Amino acid sequence: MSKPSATDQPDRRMTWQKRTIHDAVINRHDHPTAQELHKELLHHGIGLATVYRNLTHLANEGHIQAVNHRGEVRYDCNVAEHAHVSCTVCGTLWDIPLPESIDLTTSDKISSVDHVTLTLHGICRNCSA
Amino acid sequence: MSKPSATDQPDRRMTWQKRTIHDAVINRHDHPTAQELHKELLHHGIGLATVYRNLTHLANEGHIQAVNHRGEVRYDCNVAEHAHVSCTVCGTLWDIPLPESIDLTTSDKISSVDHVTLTLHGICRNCSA
DNA sequence: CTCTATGCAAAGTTTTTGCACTCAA
DNA sequence: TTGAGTGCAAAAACTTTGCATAGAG
Repeated sequence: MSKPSATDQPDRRMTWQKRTIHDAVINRHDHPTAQELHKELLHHGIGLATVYRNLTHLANEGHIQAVNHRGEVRYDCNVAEHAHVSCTVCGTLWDIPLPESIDLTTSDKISSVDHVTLTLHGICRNCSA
Repeated sequence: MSKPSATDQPDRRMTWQKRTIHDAVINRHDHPTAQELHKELLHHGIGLATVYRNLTHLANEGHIQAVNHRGEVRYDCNVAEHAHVSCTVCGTLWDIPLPESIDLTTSDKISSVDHVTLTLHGICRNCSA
């Protein structure tokens, strides 16, 4: 965890809720939504708003990554740059390495590419069987 | 269930609302949301539900493309496969050709890639000035 | 002791649905 | 004529916000 500095860092206090939510995301390798995480953590008595607030913080601080998939925000414990594979039938999402073959100089609209989001869509082996 | 017609086509009747909504998307080269289109067409007296229903139909029929951007569904008159460039500051979205350098055999999760979604994120020339 | 984080519930947003009426074919 | 399409409003699904209180530092 990053240490708040005296200068311009927000004062963030560690709570068991925060740690629990963080661990829940880190320990899952599917890509849960806020709602799904809240359901998973219900027996801990953590409120829905708390789940949302902490996921937002964790994503802002770079500890997890927010991924937009099929119109819902999913959280990914993998913060390295990577691509996704998605099954158009069951909707499952997997991480894959980002192909370095992508030409990042494709556009004159932006001066430099900060990051890319790439998803390959197809039918997974499970659904095509 | 849908009634089987002689042409195998769903029974779709042309209305001025449908044509107006279709034209509105085709004539715009930004990527409007359903809400934005509804606002634009307000003076025509077209209901919000009608806008949503027709955009869904148009997308299903392949006349337009639904694009998920920043958690909202945007509609794109460009139905050819292409990529996007997005400004992380102002949020503007542009179409760019899909680089054919992408390796589509990257994953063992799916047997074949149906289509890809690729967005390059950066700061546009306008915002960086 | 301070002040951020939390829980709860209310409010906000976006999209979908139910229903009676309209109008394209 | 007739049923798909429409408008409206209510509902649904998801997320944010306000506020009093708890508790980390």
